Amino acid sequence: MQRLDQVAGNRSRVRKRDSLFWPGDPFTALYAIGLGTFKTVVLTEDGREQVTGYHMAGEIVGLDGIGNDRYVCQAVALEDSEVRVLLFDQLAELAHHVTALRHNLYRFISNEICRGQNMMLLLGSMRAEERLALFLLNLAQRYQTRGYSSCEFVLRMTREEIASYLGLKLETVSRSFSRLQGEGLIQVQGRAIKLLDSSALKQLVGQRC
Amino acid sequence: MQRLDQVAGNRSRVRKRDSLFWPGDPFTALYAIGLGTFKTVVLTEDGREQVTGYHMAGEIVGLDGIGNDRYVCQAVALEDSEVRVLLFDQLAELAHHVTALRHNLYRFISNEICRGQNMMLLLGSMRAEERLALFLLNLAQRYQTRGYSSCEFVLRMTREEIASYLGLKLETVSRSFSRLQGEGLIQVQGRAIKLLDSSALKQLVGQRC
DNA sequence: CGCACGGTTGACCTGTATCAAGCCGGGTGG
DNA sequence: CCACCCGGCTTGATACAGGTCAACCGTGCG
Repeated sequence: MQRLDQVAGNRSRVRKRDSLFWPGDPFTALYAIGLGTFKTVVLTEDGREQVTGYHMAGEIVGLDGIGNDRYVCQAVALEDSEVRVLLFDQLAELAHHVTALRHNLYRFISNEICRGQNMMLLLGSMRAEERLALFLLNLAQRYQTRGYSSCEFVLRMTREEIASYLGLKLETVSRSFSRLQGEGLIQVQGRAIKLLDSSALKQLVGQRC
Repeated sequence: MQRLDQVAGNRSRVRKRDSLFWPGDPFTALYAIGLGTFKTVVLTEDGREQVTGYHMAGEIVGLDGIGNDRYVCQAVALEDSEVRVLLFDQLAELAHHVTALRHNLYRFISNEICRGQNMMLLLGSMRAEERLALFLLNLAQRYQTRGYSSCEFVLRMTREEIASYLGLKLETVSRSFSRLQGEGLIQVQGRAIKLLDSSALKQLVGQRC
C-alpha cells in the first residue's frame, strides 16, 4: 500500500472555491482528500446546481468519471484543502498487481453507489426535518470514524448548499434548524452545530424513514 | 469476451415478483439481465420501500453489494425474466486477465454512480410533471438503444412503484400522466405509453431542470 | 359472477416554496 | 477607529404543489 505514493504524486493544495474538475473535463484522475472538504455538484442546463455530495478528508472524489471518460459533476473546495492526485491509469495499473488495492478500489466505487441509494431514499421519502436530522447524524458518524467529536462540529456549507443537497430551499433548512433547536435536539450557532440528543434524532429519522 | 460464458453460468429464470437478492444477503454475484425487467428497492426501517432503480435487459444489477459484501437493496422481477449469474469472484478473476472486461466492469460500476447523481438531480430539484417526463424520455432512450420503438412502450411498474421511484405519490403520478396527455405530449392507456411530442417533453424537462 | 387490485378523479389539507423584511458579523475603506 | 456594506442567515406572511382522503371505475382472475 505504500506504493500508493508512486501514483499519488504530491499533495496538492486547493484554495477555497476552486474546483478539482468541471463537468465535461476529460477524466484522468481520482482525488483523495487529505485535508479539507469538498462539495460535488451537477449543473442543470439553465445554470442551477444540485449538490450531490459533501466529502471530507479520507474520501475520494471523481469516481463518477470512470465510466464516461469525462467527469459529470464538479468538485468544489469548501475551504482551503489538500488532495492527492491519483492518476487513474497508473492507479488501475497498480491495482492490477496489488490485490488489496484492487479490492479497495472496487469497494470505494461501490460504496459511492450505496451513498447514492441512501440519498435517493432521503430525497424521495423524507420530510424536511428528517432530512436535516439524517444529514447531521451522517456527519456525526463520519467525524467519529475520523476521531473527531461526533456531537460537535462546524458545517462547511452555507444554508443554501445544504438546502440543495437535501432537496430543499434555504429558508426551509433554516427553519428546520430552528425547530430542531427549539425541540432541544441540537444547538445551532451559525454553522457550529452541537448534537444534544442523538437518540431522539435517530428516532426522528426512523419514524418516517 | 466469449469467456464470459465461463463465469456466466446458465441463464436462470426468475418469476415475476421473485427477488434476485434481499438487503443483507451476502454478496456473491452480479446479475446480467437477459430478458425482462427488474426494480431495485431499498427498504426503510418501518417497512416502507423506496424504488431506486428500474432495470431492463442488458443491464446489470447487484453492483451496490461489492463494497459491503452484502447487498443493500432488493432486486425484484417485474415480469417473468431471465438473468445470467456472474459470480463476482470468478468475474473479478477473469477481469484481472482480460483488459476489455476489466474496463467494462469499472465502467458499469461507475455508470451506476452517474445514474444515482441524475436521480438526485431529479428528486432534488424537479417538479412532478418534469420528473415523469424525464422518466419517460429516459425509458424511450433506453428502448431505442435496444432497437425497440423509442416512442411506444409498455411500463412494467405500477403507478405506485413509479411514484416511489420518482419521489411522489401514486395519485400525483396518475394526475401527471393525465396532464401530459391533456397537453397532447403523450398518449396513455394504462401502462401502454406513446410519446407524441418528444421535443416538447425535452423542453419541459429542460426548463426547470 | 363478483371480488380485488390498479387506476382515475375530486375535494380538501399541509408542508414547503416564495416573497419580503430585517438581523448579524466580519471585512473594507474613509 | 468607526461607518458602512454585503453576504449569509433568520423569521414572518402568503401561495401553491403535492399529499391525503375518499369515491368510483375498469378489468382480469378466481
